[in-house]
Amino acid sequence: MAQKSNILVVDDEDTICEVLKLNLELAGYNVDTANSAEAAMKMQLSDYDLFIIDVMMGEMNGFDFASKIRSTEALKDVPIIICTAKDSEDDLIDGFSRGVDDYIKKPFSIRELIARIKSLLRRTKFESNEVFLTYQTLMVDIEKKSCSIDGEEVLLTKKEFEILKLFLQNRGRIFSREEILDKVWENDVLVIDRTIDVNINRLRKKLKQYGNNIITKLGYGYGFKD
Amino acid sequence: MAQKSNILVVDDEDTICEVLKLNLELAGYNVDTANSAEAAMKMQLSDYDLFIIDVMMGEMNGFDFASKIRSTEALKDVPIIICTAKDSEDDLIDGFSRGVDDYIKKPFSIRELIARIKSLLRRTKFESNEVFLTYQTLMVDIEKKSCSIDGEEVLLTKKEFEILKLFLQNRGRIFSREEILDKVWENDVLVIDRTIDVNINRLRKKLKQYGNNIITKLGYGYGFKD
DNA sequence: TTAAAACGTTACATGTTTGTTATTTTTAAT
DNA sequence: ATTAAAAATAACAAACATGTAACGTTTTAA
Repeated sequence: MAQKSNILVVDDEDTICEVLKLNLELAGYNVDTANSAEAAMKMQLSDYDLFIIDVMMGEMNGFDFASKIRSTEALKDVPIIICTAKDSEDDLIDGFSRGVDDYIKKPFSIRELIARIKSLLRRTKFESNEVFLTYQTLMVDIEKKSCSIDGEEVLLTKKEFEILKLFLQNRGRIFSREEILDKVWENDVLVIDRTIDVNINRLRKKLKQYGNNIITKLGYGYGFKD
Repeated sequence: MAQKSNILVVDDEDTICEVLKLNLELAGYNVDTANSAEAAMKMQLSDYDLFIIDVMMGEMNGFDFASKIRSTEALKDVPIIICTAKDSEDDLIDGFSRGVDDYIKKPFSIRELIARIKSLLRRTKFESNEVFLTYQTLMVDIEKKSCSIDGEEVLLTKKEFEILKLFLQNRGRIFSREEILDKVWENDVLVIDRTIDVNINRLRKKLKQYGNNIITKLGYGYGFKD
């Protein structure tokens, strides 16, 4: 049963709240609003799948509120988008270092906001807490960082392991090279596309009989055959 | 979650059922229970968002019941948590290979169980119906970037796939060549109108029986017949 | 400090996709 | 039915994406 995602908008301007509520509901989300961090704190925050928070508000600013969310065990993985009129780089870095997932400047386009929301909600989907990923006799132990085929260990490098993990956690799904970079490489590392191809091929060789379960979708990227 | 998720607990021990029902309802879920797989089969299974199933029960064991759920089209994406006293690795592998999503050993902590439930519900919740576009036996899987007819894969090139996606997402609507260019081709690429005709025709051929669902509106463009 | 492993990059071969042109067929209006 | 415009199709050429081997650089471990 596919349910709508719930979003909480925290902004002291009623207009912004209303505009966001209207538009995001049109985009298929359930939206609640709060006029201050203090008001939001009184709500059942675990009801929400994503927070959109204004930086400048009354007593508690948006970053402080974001920190509060991040330090709550049950909420620590819920994506947060900070929106602000400020655009100094300091703010941005500060926001990210406190665990904010995205950052959008006022005035912003609703389209862009929705795109970012989609992306963040999708990203949380990738995180799975399964310790063992298996496909036939191929086994991956996330905790041990080890992989085996027919019970025999297959030594994978970190990159190879992370790619395989990503693929097995989302079997069948095709990842673009950009997506693979996002998930497997460190955020800011800049490597060229060929790098992924080469790593994919190294992985394929090591996976022996399962090598060609890694499929190439021309023009799109790579994935693991269901 | 604004809307409560429905959970079905299937366990032959009444005590376990009651404890789980009590605790999970406290955690904000609607919980029903059944004392056997057979009893559960008589219930309206599509009402549930998640199943918690004991391995050892009367005639039909938990894994068999899980398999039944997985092989039902309407239920195949509903998360299943198997709980058991057994902990041999064989059981575990067996469970995963049959599509069980998570596995928890008795005695288990309610906190841990709730954490796993949350994670599983979050994961499936965003698998929005947009991922699959269908028309009769024609299926398009946006994530897999794949298309099938009568269950058999039809290999489409990127352009063909994107055109089909556009059409199925807007069934009945006629797109001018310019619109198709805007949506399917990169922003600034300059190609002539005939190019679209050619790609439309390549797509038509590959879509076999559905080929002439792609209609030509003379003087306007193309679309997908409702 | 050295050696090995991991990782990134380059260059080229190969196969696929895509665009264009030219020609035939279909359509709609007279 | 005739005709002109629009679209379908086939064939070819150009562009593009990918696989792979070889080499260079960085990191890790001894």
